[in-house]
Amino acid sequence: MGELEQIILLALVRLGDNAYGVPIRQDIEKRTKRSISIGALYRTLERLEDKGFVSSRTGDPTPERGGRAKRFFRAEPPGLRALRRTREALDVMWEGLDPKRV
Amino acid sequence: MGELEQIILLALVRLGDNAYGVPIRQDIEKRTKRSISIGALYRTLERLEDKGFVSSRTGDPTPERGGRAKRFFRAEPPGLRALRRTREALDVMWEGLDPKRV
DNA sequence: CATTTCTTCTACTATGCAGAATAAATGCCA
DNA sequence: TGGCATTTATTCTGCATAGTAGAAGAAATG
Repeated sequence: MGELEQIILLALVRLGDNAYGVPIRQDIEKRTKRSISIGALYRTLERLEDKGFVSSRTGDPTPERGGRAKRFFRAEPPGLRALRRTREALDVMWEGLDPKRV
Repeated sequence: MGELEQIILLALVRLGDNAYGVPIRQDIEKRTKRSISIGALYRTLERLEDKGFVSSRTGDPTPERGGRAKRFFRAEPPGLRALRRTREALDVMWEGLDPKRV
């Protein structure tokens, strides 16, 4: 699983029921201090969905100017499993390394 | 930085002066329990070198059958920095998540 | 010159990235 | 009150970077 895929999946876990485009992007930018384009975000969500790692549903329009219907995303069990596996692979590679050498 | 790039860079740190193709591959397969093809390994090392993240030197042939000269690799400071940055980005995304939800 | 160890090559798929274009809603006002 | 500007949000398109596999090739010894 790619790095951005992991990061986005983790944002979904954190955001829970409020995970749609804008807040996902904000959460990532705020935490990692790196900007992520809109295209990269949706493209990646799309791929995650193709793989069955996330699901999405269209919400109701909200009564505010420009309140177009949102598309909410949710991390699914296979996605969470893949996330843990990837994390573990990196962890065992870091494990026991001399901090002075990294 | 890609996941495999990270994993390979970490293997280089661990192996120190004995980091060439075969042991790099073994170290990764042993620790992560996942197989990695020879092509994927060298291709990635090549890209890491293009980016200045690793350097390589050709060793002397060893006096054993098939002892063709090895190509030794070493992680360079820019590579180590990139490694730490990537790790941090993932760490802040994991930070504070409810373990039950992951 | 057969065998062994190790690296390079080639072709393809998957992931990341950017920003313009599009869609769907509300607010304003002639 | 009909239409258009504005706002929020998503989709589309094209290219760049990273990952994968395994056959082929190179360089050594027995």
